[in-house]
Amino acid sequence: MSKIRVSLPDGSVKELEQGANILGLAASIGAGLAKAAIAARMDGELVDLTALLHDGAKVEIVTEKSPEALEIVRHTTSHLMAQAVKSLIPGAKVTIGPAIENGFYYDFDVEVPFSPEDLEKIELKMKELAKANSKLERLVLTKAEAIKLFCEMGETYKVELIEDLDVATVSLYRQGDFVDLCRGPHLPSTSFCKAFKLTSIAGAYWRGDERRKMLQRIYGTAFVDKKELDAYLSRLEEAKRRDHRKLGKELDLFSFSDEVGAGLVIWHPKGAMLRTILEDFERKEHLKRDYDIVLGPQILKTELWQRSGHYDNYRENMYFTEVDGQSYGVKPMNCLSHMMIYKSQLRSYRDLPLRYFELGTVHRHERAGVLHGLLRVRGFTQDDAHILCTPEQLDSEIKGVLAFVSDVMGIFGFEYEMELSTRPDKSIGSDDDWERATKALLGALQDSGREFEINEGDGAFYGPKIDIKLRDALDRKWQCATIQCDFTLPERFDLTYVAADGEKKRPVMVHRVILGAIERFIGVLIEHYAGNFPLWLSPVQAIVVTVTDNQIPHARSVYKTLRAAGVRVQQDLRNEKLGFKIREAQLQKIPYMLVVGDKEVESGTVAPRYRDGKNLSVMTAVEFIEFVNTEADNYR
RNA sequence: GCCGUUGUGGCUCAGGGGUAGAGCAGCUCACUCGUAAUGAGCAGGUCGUCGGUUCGAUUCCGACCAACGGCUCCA
Repeated sequence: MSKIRVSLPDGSVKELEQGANILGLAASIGAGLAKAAIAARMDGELVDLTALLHDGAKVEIVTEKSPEALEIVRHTTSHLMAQAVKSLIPGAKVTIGPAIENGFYYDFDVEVPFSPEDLEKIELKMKELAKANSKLERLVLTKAEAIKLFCEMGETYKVELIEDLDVATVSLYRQGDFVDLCRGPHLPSTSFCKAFKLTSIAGAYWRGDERRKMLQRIYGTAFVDKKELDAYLSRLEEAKRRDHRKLGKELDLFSFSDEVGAGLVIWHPKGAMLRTILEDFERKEHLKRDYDIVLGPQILKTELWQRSGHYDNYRENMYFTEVDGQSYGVKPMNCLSHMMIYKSQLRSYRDLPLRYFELGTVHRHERAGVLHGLLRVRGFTQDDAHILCTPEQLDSEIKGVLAFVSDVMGIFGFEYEMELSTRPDKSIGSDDDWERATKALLGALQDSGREFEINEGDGAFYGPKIDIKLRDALDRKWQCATIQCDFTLPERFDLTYVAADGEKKRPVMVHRVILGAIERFIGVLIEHYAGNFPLWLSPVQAIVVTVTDNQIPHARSVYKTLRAAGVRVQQDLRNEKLGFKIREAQLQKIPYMLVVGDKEVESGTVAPRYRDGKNLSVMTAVEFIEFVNTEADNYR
């Protein structure tokens, strides 16, 4: 019998009998590896342990410690869940069940939606089935055979999936009496699923299309062992403690009210302070970078929205009002006023680029059901700017914006993800325009040296864009900064500039935000810091606390001195024990508590205590002011 | 908009067909106290809204509103 030779990651070559599989290879290396192996990467592709080896194959054994393990574990666990659901509810139809970022899900078509109690039953069943230790067996059928099989089983969704596949054969996996269409690979048997938990139930449209049937989705998570699962679950708990909606209430930053309306934020003093600090920061940073601050009205005539195309494309998201027989639209975007400013005079190429910046408050009627704390609201303020420049200036303008984003995110210590969205099927503008703009965005991204994703065909109909996303405490992505090229508006509003040759030319427009919506940004910011804002952002930077009533005069004078110097300070002069006041200040996450007792009165000082419990050395009010200013100047 | 869950004093939550309870917060009094909760007393709710069933609804049913977890859509 002939031998085959396969190479391993360390460069060594193993000789095996013809017909050997991965498991055999692992066993030939060592019994320990054979036991730990769950799959393999052969010639770059992930495969099952039962996959046959061929001569010259490059093989890497995947164990529970491998980075690929999690996805395989989760995928197999989703099959295990489907098996459990089918055994409990035979009439359920299975659809798709992939591994996702923090776990997996599986969508089912069931007559009666799942209840939370069902979840417990399903999880119990899964444990039972895992214990049964069924082998996951890979079968390869022709398309026709597979369609016939799933038709017989009544799995119509699977039939639809297979029909859409452009292949000759498909693979199926069988575990016990459960068979599912799947590319694989999978764990060798169900007992490898030893750490999982079903987390939630949700509705989800078949194939993500809201015109199609709503299925029932079960989300779950799985890890290679119990320890990691527990660690993940406790991270989840911790994340809930950072939830901006919870902290917003606890720290008295903002609220919502049924009486006011859904998705409309009411900023309380401390939240409004935080917002004001951010807005001041933004004005300063924009002026530094040669932007001009502009301001437009909240409502503009409906005719203008018709001209811009918003009326046709965005009407259902807009609020309208009528006065004296004239219809007005409440602005959902800030661009129109900026257009009007550009058009207010004849522009020369010498004037460009023009950068109009507005902290523009907009209103959008978001569909009920999508609202989410500060992260998705109906009225919000964008740090919006429109850059009007010559086509030649586009490159450097976009680079400038990306550098701006990087600077600002650096100050807040945010990691972010960037995505480039290119021309969709339905679009306007010339090929030339699209190519130039896409190139400019791409070039700037490459130039930034950061990683980015490309979403082909995901751009706006009016131009390509770069989206920058931040994550909330629960790891959900939220778009904040965005840079969008726009070919429509300069056209529709007939914007021109006089070029060097005296000809009138069309400027290019870039629509961009840095923080995005202040509301959303603050929501993410609260979760990022878990409410422990750095000194420069803290709505309350310090609180003067007395030990007894004896220190009230000194405390008042310290408070006045700090206030006069612009420090955001409060005073707690109540007749309460120091420990009680410290606790309250700490729960409010105030950075510095300035303790004033008899000793401090005598020496004319305060004893600053940081919210982590550490004390600074005793200092005078003036020294503390200097300290605060230095910290704040360095964005600490 | 769609699917599911939830909606009880300022907050967190218990209860349940016969018109409601706890802790915290609030108020009053006492204590004058050194780095995460001093003690006692008092007050506070037409149980999200509107209908229906019932002798009787906060509890059961329906609609609506809102929140929460998702889907779709988006800053």
